[in-house]
Parts: sequence; C-alpha cells; structure tokens
Amino acid sequence: MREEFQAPRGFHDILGEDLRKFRYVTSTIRDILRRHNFEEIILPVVEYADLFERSIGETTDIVQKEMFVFEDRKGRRLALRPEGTAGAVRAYVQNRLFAQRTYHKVFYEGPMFRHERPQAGRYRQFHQIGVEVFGVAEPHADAEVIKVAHEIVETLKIKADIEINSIGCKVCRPAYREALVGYLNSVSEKLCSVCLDRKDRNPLRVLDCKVETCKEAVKEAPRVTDYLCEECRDHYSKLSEYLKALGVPYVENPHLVRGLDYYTRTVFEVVSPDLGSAIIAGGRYDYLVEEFGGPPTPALGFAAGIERIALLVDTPKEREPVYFVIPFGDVIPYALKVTDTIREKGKVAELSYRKGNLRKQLDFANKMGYRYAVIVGEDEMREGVVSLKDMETGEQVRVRPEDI
RNA sequence: GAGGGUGUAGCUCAGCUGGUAGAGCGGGGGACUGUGGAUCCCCAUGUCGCGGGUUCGAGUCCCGUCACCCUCCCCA
Repeated sequence: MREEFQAPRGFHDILGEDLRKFRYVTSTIRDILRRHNFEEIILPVVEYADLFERSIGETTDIVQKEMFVFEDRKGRRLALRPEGTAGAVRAYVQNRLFAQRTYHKVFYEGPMFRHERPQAGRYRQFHQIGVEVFGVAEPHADAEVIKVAHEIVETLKIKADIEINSIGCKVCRPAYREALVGYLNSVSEKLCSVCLDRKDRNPLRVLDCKVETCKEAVKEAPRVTDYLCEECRDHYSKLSEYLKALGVPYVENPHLVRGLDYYTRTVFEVVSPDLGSAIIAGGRYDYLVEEFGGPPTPALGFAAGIERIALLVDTPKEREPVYFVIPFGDVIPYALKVTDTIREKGKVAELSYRKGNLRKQLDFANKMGYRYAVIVGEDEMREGVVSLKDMETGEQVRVRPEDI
C-alpha cells in the first residue's frame, strides 16, 4: 500500500524562493539587532502551559482556543509556545540575569504555534524574531525599540505605518476602565454581540473591533490618553519627543490596545496597508517580571512575523557567485582537481554532473543563475589551465585554476 | 470556532447537457560533445486530492473527508 503524507494543516515546508526570502528577512533583521547590540538567547519551544495562561491572559483567544496543549508522562500540562515574551521573561528570571547588571537587551528567533485557521500570512507554525529590553523604565528605551522596528521596514523597503498608544498603568487604568465601561453601557445597543461580551471581560478590546457599528459607537468613547496618570502622560509625551528626534514617523491611535493582558503604558504596531494586518507589534510590560517571581523590573519588546514580512519583500535577484565546472571530454580527474582547487580558495564550486554538449551545459549554468562557468576541456588540461567565463558579461579568459 | 470558494501533469489552467484526459510553461533528449539567455523537432508527464454513493459508464452529479484560498473572530 502506498500512502502519501501531507504536512498537518497550517504547517508548511519552507524552501526554494520562499526560503531565500525568509533568510533575507531574518539576516537583515539580525544585522540590525547586532548593530543595536542585542544579545541572542535560544528559548525552548515548550513551556508549562500556565506560563502563557498567566502572562497572556486567561480570557484571550490565544490562551482559550489557540494553544497547543498536551500532557507529559507525569500529567503536567505543557504547551507549544504561542509567542516569545513569556518564555523570555521566564528565562530572565530563572537565569538571574537581573543580578548580572542593571539592564539587558536580548532577542530570540524561532517558531511559534497557534491553532487557528490558516490564511495568507497566517500559519499554525510561524516564525518570529522578538526583542526584549529588561530593566529600563525610561521612555528612550521605548523610542529605541520602536526605532528598531522602523529600521526593519525601512531596510527591507516595506510600506508600513507605525501606530502607537499608551494604555496606562496600575494607577490610571482602573479609572479609565470604569469610565469606558460606563460609556459602553450607554451605547450598548449599537455594539455587536462579541463586543457586548467583551465589554465586561476585557473592555479595552472593544476599541479594537472592526465591526462598522462598533467603530461608530466607539468614536465618542473616552480616550485612554485623557485618563493617564502624571507619570504615564509624561512617559508617553517623552516617547513622542524622542521618536521625533530619531525621525521615526508614527501616528497616534488611541484605539490601539493589543490583545495580550501583560501590556502597560506603551503599545505599538507596525501595520502593512497591503496586508491589512500587523507585521511587527509589541509594547511595554512593566509588571510581568515581578509576577514571574523576579524583582520589580520594567521591560518592553516586540515580535516581528517573518512569514508576513517575507510576503512583502523582494529579494535582490543576483547571480550566485558559483563556479560551475564543466568537464568536457576525457578530463574527469583534472576537473575534480580543478573544482577542489577553487574550493580551497574559499570560493563556491560545483562540478557539473550533467551530461550533454557545451551548449547545454552553459544553458544549465545560466538557468541556475551561476555567475561563472569553468570550462575544462582536453586543450585546457594539456596546458594546465581552465577557460573561465563570466556568465554576466560573457567575457572569457584562460587562467590557471589556482589563480581563480 | 462560523461562513464562502477551490482542488485535473512539477507549475498555471482548459475539459460543454456524464462516454474513459488536454494546452502553455517547466523538465528530458536531439538538430548541435567547444560557447548560455534563441529557434525547430521528439519524449514523458497523471491512482483527475482522498473515500464512498448514483449510473451500463463519473474528472463531470451527490455525500463525506483532507488540504489550500478568502471573509469573520483573533493575531505576527
């Protein structure tokens, strides 16, 4: 019996042109992070499920219906990570990084898992690069983190808008929440059924609703920014000032709230108008480290969705600097040696295993996008040289293999 | 989780009211073993996503299922 397998729904292979784009995106981002002096950490893909439940929030969709949860042999509940921040905070506390120095800048890269309906740019296994800054309360850290996000879209030449907001802290959010719920009750007949439910459980998210009548109803709603306490207001206005100083364009979106419970003060999204969704998003989470057993430690970060970004980039189309060695006639031992010599010089060389006349061989090299053809015929062998042809310019010269 | 659409060669797709599978691109070979992006000729593409049903007969109709795409929800 022959059975053909398929990858499970929402899980996919990344190869060929997609992989080229993927690598282009990740290496570009990594290079930006390197210049900002972020330090890499590699985090486990599996954590205890309640790590996410307590940080992201019990009532969020991510926790309620999108986590891959399973039990280990002792019946402990484990989860495939749906995002990176919770694990990063856990690692920060568990490894006592707070004891090493006053602040830390780290980044992670890897797969995340959410059990949701696949769509363009949405997978059950997707990949993120995330950055976190631990131990800095001041808004210039916020500005620099948002600058990194901006640099990413700029460098990759992606059209995107940066939206920012502040959702306050322990001190001011309760009062705002109360005012908001009061307002929402007064317009409840205009809200969609989902929002009626949200109104009591997580009222801030009503502001985010895409239903037209809700958007309309929410226009006159009290604004978080009007309810911020002294410190939060100061933080937010300094952030704006610093972003201007850095030349980072942004728009204030008082309805931006983000879905995860751990955020405080600054939240932001980098939204692609072409995709209609966020490609990078993050914010500040000043209480999470403490909630996870560490010392009180303000922190913030963001995550960038690699697949979504890859949908928006064009990779530069260049010939790979590959030396394609074409043996022609009875010259295999010599061609083997020539290929090896080129590799010893640190260049990329491939000995052609293909059959056919020279025309076909060159045609093949051309199709593969190789930059150089190294023609090794009997004439060349006799003289101890090769004919090196630049496939881009068409120029051809005779050189000794060790001079390539 | 809800709604809708699609699934035929490696890719893009055609295939009428049911009668036993096609085109382009790509691939391989040749014209043409010593110079690529071109032209011409030839060749192979296949459990028609999978399973079941209706029928003398199903790529076509019906049901189920899986995957993908779109919208909603949510999110990177």
